[in-house]
Amino acid sequence: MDELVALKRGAADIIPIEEFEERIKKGEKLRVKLGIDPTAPDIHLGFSVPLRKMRQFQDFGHTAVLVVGDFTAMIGDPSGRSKTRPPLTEEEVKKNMEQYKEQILKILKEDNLEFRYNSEWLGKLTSKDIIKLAAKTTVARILERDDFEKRMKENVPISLHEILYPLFQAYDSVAIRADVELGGTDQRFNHLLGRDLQKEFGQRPQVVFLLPLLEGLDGKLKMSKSYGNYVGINEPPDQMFGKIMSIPDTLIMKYYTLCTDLDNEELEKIERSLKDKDVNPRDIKLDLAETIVRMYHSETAAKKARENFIKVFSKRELPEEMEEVVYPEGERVWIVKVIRSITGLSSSDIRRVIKQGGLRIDGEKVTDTDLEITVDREYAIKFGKKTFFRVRPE
RNA sequence: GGGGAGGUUCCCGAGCGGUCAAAGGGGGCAGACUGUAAAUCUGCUGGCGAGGCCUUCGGAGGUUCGAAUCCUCCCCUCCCCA
Repeated sequence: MDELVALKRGAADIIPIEEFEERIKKGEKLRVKLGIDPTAPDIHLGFSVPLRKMRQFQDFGHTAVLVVGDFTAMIGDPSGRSKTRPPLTEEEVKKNMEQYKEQILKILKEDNLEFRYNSEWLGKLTSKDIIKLAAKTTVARILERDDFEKRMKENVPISLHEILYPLFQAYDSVAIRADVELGGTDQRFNHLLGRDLQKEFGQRPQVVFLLPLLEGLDGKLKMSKSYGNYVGINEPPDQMFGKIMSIPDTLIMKYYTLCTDLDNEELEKIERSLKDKDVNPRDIKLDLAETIVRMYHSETAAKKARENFIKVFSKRELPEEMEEVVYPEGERVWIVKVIRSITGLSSSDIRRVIKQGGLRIDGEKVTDTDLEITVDREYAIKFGKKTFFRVRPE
């Protein structure tokens, strides 16, 4: 019973719920599938949601089966934006997966964990097999998918091979004999197709377990690498902390619920204080950021990140640790060049920011783009909102 | 195979011989205000040690003093017909 409550927590939808409850109650040990994308070896908080759910399954003795979509990556999820991707080489996939595994083990545990590559079975399909596979569904059914429907309406091209994507993904479920498939709510269609296909292949159809999508830093779009609105679990503490602080207030509860281990009681407490007019939501967000940084780094790193944040952004002081650029003593250097060496921005960009008052040297605003400094002492530079560094003589 | 509409800077989208590095919006960045929130206001948004030079408007040629704009060929997309 406990198990069922724990597993169901945070789910957006479980289809069909009765089937899931029944299997858990019976004490079945399930094979739980989660697809992972080999093109983006960065795990972010968004993806941590299904991963963390997976961890729960593991803890109850179920088997985590991670399906690396190395074969389907050739197609690219037809979710609109993504264009056909060039196939990754074996080495690239391998390399990405090594980075991936290291991060995944921050969330999952190694026992009851299977890593499978879908090229293993998809790569072996013959034209005949594919035809047979394709015969098991209909064009109308595939085109039901929102993104296809949308693209049809907007006259955006859909390549024939993209239509195969859901089919292949569904076939993964057959190949690994999945009992449950985890994913975001946007995967509903694909996963349901997995069910159908399993039936066709005489297997017991999987339970489709959907989790809410986590919005990214912009507060609108789902967190994803391609939108650039993500917090990677491998990011340095300060950066992670700062990014979490920039989420809109409306997402605080969602982040707490989906990204931390707090129990219901604690969550309620937070929710109450969020409604309290005397509490500054910023402080709750500071706690949130600290909690998350602690999970992926350490207690001390989290505390320090919090202190740093307050120091730099609330009190507008300089951070304790800053990157350093060293020049030979007495050298005159053009300020734009110095900034370019650490930001990598174009000099046009740098000039722009300087002209608009984004440069401070030792706390003084500088708007002269031709400024040269003589490196006979140390300078503390603030460029834009987030770039801090020191220039010092050798 | 036939007919029609298109491919413009990060995205959407104007421009249709010089005044175009290219309107407008989105996004992004910076500044003000703040809680690096939201909202709002302002500015910037190809590159270059820069009021000058260089490279952009699907690709390759051509016409012209001058082309994103005209011509030719090619590539790609969408729609309708077959």
